Amino acid sequence: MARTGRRPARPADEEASASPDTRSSILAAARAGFALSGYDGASTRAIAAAAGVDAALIHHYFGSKQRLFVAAMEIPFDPDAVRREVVGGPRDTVGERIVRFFLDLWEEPVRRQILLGMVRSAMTDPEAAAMVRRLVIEGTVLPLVAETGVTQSAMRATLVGSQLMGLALIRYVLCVEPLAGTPVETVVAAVGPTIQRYVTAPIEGLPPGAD
Amino acid sequence: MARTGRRPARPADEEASASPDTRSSILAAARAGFALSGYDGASTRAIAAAAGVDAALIHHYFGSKQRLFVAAMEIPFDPDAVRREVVGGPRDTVGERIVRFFLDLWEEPVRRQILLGMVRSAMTDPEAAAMVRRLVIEGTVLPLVAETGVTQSAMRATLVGSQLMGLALIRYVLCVEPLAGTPVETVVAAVGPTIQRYVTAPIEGLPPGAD
DNA sequence: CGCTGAGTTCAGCGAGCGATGAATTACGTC
DNA sequence: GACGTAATTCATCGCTCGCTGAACTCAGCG
Repeated sequence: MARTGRRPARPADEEASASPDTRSSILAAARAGFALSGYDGASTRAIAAAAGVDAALIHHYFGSKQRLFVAAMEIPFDPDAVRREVVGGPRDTVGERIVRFFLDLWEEPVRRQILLGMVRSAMTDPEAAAMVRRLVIEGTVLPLVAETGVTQSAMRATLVGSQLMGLALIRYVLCVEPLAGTPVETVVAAVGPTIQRYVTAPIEGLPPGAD
Repeated sequence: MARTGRRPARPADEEASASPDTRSSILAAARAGFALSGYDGASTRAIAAAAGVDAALIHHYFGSKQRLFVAAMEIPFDPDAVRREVVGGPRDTVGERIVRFFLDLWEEPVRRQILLGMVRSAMTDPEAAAMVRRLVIEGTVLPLVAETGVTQSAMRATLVGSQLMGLALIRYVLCVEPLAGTPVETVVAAVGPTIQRYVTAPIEGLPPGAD
């Protein structure tokens, strides 16, 4: 029977290939769990069960639930690549490019799980909230806005962040129709001008020189 | 000593006034708890402790944590009043009026707790998510947009909802500066035109007749 | 073969959770 | 002043949580 102890390896007639190793199936189950229920809501026992594995293995491989979380949330994109892709191109359509890049990020299934996990956890866990703030606002949107050379870049960056986060919330977290089912390019056309305005247009009500 | 049993009433030399009754202090503590940690994160024991009261009293007054939640989240505004206040006035500044009304809602401390509790819970609890969706989108923004008589009102309503929810997220949940510390009227001036565009301007990329 | 170390399971600890039921005390009413 | 009822506390139940330590089994190496 061998209900306990190390599991026999695959027949070894082929290279390491199809069957995923335990560690990565835990990671996949963790991503799914955190995406669905957030950090607190996802239990290590449920994650282990979804991975078809004993709960103690999570601590064997990752040490703690905390460290499993950061491993599962491994940085989902390269902020520098964003800048390279978005900053190039005509300045008067930078809004559309930002929205398109942001939505493409969320459309990829694994990355969507990661981002959902971050967002869902950020609502109640201050540490996850700081993670989102640093990655999205300070790490990506702010440098992007600053690079276009306008004044008041901090204020512009938070305005851009508010529209993008709201979009993700309605479309991917709450899944409100019809926005949730609309093709990316349609949303880009609708929201692009908003971002464009936040990035390049003068902001009323603020002293124009402030930054 | 009398550590158990009913507590003696106030000396009764004055009208019912200063000291709040048990039921409402539980409600206040519940609002604070749910606002800070969401439905799952706030425990009935912690709420009772914050109210200076035994945990069993919660079940005595409200029956269950569920029912305490709905009691604490009692509808925080009247959607009809919104329409009356926002629809009146020039059509080309309806965007500003919507943003102003939305922010004023959040600026009032008790209501902010209620809304925070809803939003924080909606991230992981589908029932709370439906609550937010019905109250904000279908109950308020959609009728408002429909009342202005434009086409594609459902799509417009979700776009408006995305910007408003994103604003609340950045400003009140994640508290990202400088947006979190900016006066209401400044934000109204910055975001108003966005809402205005979503409500009244033609939306590119969609067949103009669709609804 | 025999050893060692990594992979895996199991049983259980201590804490916290929502909820319950009995016991205790005070209020309101006749 | 006795009684019924509402308010309050306490002790506890059954459950789930993150985590630990011991035991067991296989792979790799000599």
